[in-house]
Amino acid sequence: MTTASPVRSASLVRRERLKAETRQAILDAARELFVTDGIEATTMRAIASKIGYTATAIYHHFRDKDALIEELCVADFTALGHAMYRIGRIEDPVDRLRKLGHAYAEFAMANPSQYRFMFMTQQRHGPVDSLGQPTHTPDEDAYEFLFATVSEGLEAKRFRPELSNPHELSQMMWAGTHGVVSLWLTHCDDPYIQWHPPLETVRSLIDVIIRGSLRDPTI
Amino acid sequence: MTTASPVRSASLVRRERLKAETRQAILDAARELFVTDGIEATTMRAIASKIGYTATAIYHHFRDKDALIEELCVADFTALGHAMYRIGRIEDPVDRLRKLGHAYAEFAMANPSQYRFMFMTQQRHGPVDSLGQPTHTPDEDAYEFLFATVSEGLEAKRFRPELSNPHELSQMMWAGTHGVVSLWLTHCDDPYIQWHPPLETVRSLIDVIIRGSLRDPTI
DNA sequence: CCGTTCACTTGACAGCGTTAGGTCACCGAA
DNA sequence: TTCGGTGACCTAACGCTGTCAAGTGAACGG
Repeated sequence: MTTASPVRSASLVRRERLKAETRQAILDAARELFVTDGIEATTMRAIASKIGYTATAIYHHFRDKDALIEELCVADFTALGHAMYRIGRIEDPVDRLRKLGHAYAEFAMANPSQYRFMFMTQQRHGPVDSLGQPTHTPDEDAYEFLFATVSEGLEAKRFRPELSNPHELSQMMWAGTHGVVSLWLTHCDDPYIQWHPPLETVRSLIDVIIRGSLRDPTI
Repeated sequence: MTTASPVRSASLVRRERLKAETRQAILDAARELFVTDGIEATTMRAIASKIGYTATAIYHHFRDKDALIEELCVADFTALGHAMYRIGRIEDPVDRLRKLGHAYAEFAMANPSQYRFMFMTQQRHGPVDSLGQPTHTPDEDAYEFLFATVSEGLEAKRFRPELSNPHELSQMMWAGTHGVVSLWLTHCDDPYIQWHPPLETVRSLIDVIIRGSLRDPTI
């Protein structure tokens, strides 16, 4: 058993830096291929060869393909969280709700491939922290954000009395926005349907949902 | 070149019947496995062995796995179409719209696996008819149904003046319902979120959307 | 009775994610 | 300077997938 040296030698630091660089190169290559070809169609061999490695090399940096995907997702969840956070400043909870929806939809349209994986595919193994404990993840933070805003509106008695359940109301808001973008993302190539621009539809739908939920819909 | 006999012999008829039975057995086995294990996780070998055949036998009845899936989907689209048709009787277009949403959501919750494939995954090759022509399919019929009902409401000036685009309005309605069920179908196992019963959420959301869209929301 | 048809099987292929074991450059210490 | 150890990476392979080419054998019509 070797004793861990408190001062890490310069060469060891360099080695770690190199390893981190390779790891990042894998992430970059994977992200690019996921976006262009889709996650399912992207193979470990393709990711590796894109940066001059063999597929097996990836397994020195990530447990498996899912872990690689998840790492990219966590980064995107964080980005979504930041977008939400920027909105947190708006005073009026109903106004904030509206902007929350717009930001969410814009994020989805700007990162379609990641959005697909984050919200349109089942998470096989719930995210866990370093100890293997199921943990509150950034995506829950985004939901928590929505939930808090809805609750604030409820406390201020802004919504109709029959809409008293904050979870139901949150899920209605989420579903509306998610419905528009997810429907468009999966069916935008269908020739049968004449698609209205999704971001416009989201705006209209959010306005309609809010108007239909408010106790005093004077807008 | 053999001339097609106008009268088909009894034995030939029997042969065709047997082939049709095998074909149906494949469809039944596939449907059951798709529902229990999911479409991706179901292998051709598993489907075949369930009915005592080899995987390659399936290829005498279906071009490939996608064709097999699509056949099942067409049946479900037809079922959805029938559910929609039953509603076509309701006089008031707004009331019909509401019931349309309920029926759609109930269909999704009753056939989650099929719903996933029909509306939550990209159709690689648009459906074609027997001549290989891209064709109006039952799913478009369902959308057409929604679109017609929305248009009827528009003509009767039931909706707010700024909501004048029938496609946008249709897609808002569809998105709301789809959003609730698809979100639930992909995330119902997530421990983070306290789910409100989806069919209840759909009812509330449809009420809210309709109220928020109507010119005269006296309900 | 004999040739044809055809539903089905055998055996294989390429490609997938993943693993066991080997190689070899680099490191710290003797 | 040499030596043992570490670890990043590779080679070869496994079992799995969807799919295909070729073969088998029962049932058929003439």
